[in-house]
Amino acid sequence: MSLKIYNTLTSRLEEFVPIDPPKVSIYTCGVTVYDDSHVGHARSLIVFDCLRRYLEHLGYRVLFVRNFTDIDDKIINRSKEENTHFMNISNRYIASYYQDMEELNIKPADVEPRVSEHIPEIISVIQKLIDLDYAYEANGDVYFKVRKFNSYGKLSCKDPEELQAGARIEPSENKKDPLDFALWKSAKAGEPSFDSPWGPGRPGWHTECVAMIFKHLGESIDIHGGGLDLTFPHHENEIAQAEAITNKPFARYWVHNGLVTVNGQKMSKSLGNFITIKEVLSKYDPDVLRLLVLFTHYRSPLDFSWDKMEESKRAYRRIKDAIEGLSQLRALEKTKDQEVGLLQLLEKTRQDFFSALSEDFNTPEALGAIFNLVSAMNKVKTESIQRGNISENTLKEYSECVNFLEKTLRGVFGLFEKQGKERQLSQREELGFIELLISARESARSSKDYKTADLIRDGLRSLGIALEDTPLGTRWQRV
RNA sequence: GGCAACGUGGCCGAGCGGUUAGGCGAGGGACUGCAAAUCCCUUUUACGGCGGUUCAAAUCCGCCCGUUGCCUCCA
Repeated sequence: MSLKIYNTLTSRLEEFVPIDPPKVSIYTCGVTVYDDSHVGHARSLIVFDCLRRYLEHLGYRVLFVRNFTDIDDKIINRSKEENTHFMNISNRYIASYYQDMEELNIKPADVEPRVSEHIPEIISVIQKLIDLDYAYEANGDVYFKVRKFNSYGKLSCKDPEELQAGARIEPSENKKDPLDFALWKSAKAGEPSFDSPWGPGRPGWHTECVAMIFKHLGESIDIHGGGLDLTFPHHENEIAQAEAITNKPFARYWVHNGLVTVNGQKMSKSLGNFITIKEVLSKYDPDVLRLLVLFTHYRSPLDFSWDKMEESKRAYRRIKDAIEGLSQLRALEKTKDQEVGLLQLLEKTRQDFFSALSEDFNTPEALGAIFNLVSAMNKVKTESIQRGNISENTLKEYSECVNFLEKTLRGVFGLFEKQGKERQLSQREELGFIELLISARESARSSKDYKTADLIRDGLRSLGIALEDTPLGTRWQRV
């Protein structure tokens, strides 16, 4: 199946055709590691994780690179505050980031380069730009000549003339032109620095990605992604540097995810309205956040709220219930009746699901198809349980639906992957106690001692274990 | 100020020329000892405003109003 994807560079939907199929190279801008990551980062990570999984599902061989910015002003400030080496700060938050990634079930990138480990490559890019007269050195700084690159602004639809007019750039004495941006920043006294032909300093923000892409993926890549807020100036500046050197398109498809907002305003450190991934995961299953992200088209803004997490949690349970219904149905008496036609709907669901994804990775529409199937499955489930039996054919069809859900949602959306692990992690004793309490309650119920029964149910509920009495016995699950 | 998006039913959120999106919530019913979960029914002209194009517009065009993002570090 073909994929159409919105390309920021052309401002339109385009057929996805990689440079060298079946290989697909993807680079996304990672985080600056000076603090814990927040929900905005999580969205970007989840979106590109799913896009990558989808491309792999389509049969592409994806090479995925995501960087760490482990040296910059904010990291330096933080290290000053704590009076420690900047690497201690970046290492700490890289560890924190990996912990979040693991919990969120984000597939690791194939290469996860760090700026501090790519200084020679970065210097080489800068040197090339100087040699080509696209950059100049001034008092230990190096700047890129924006006006010399004549397609500057093509990604973000900006006109250099208008940029200058509205720019709020502080007067920077070393720049020949206020539009120019720093490729290398000379170190101030006491700042960590790296040696360079222009003296001690550190890379500007934009060169790292160019140097890393050149090194790990080549001069032209298929997809370059990141948050919408990176379009300008970051990605625009990457294009300027890379294409000034190679004279080739830097990336074929520029893919940007919409931002996460809180009460309509962008979630950001500076506004202080951010919610860390850790905070969310302390309250919710990581899958619930994943589902919330997928419930909004990746290019639209996503307004985060705890109410939405609750909604997402309920929706998530609905799918889970349909999947887990299989084991309940298996326990029923089998008959030889005719089938119910779930297979037809399954086929339609499969088609709708993938055709939604092929149209600009429309995950909300794809989920719509999933929920249509889920409803039909629950209907079959309810009727069968109430009737007390199920035909072998129906069971087989239901089982195929579960198969599809598990395989697709796991493979493409990365959902339901942690279930097994979670079970392993649970203590045996804990499970034993729960089962024991359930049988004690069963015994109370059969002697109509509902007071005791409810005491046990309410007690477990307050410990996060919900009980459900079904005609097939009592089920429990964590809430 | 410049540039770019966006405004859909109680809320969220797809659709982007004609045919049920979907989720959450609310009300009623079935099931239950009571619940929970699930199912059934209801939530009867949803598409910011005003014009225009068309046999037909939420969907295309124009203007207006409102919200947001970028122009400074930011996923």
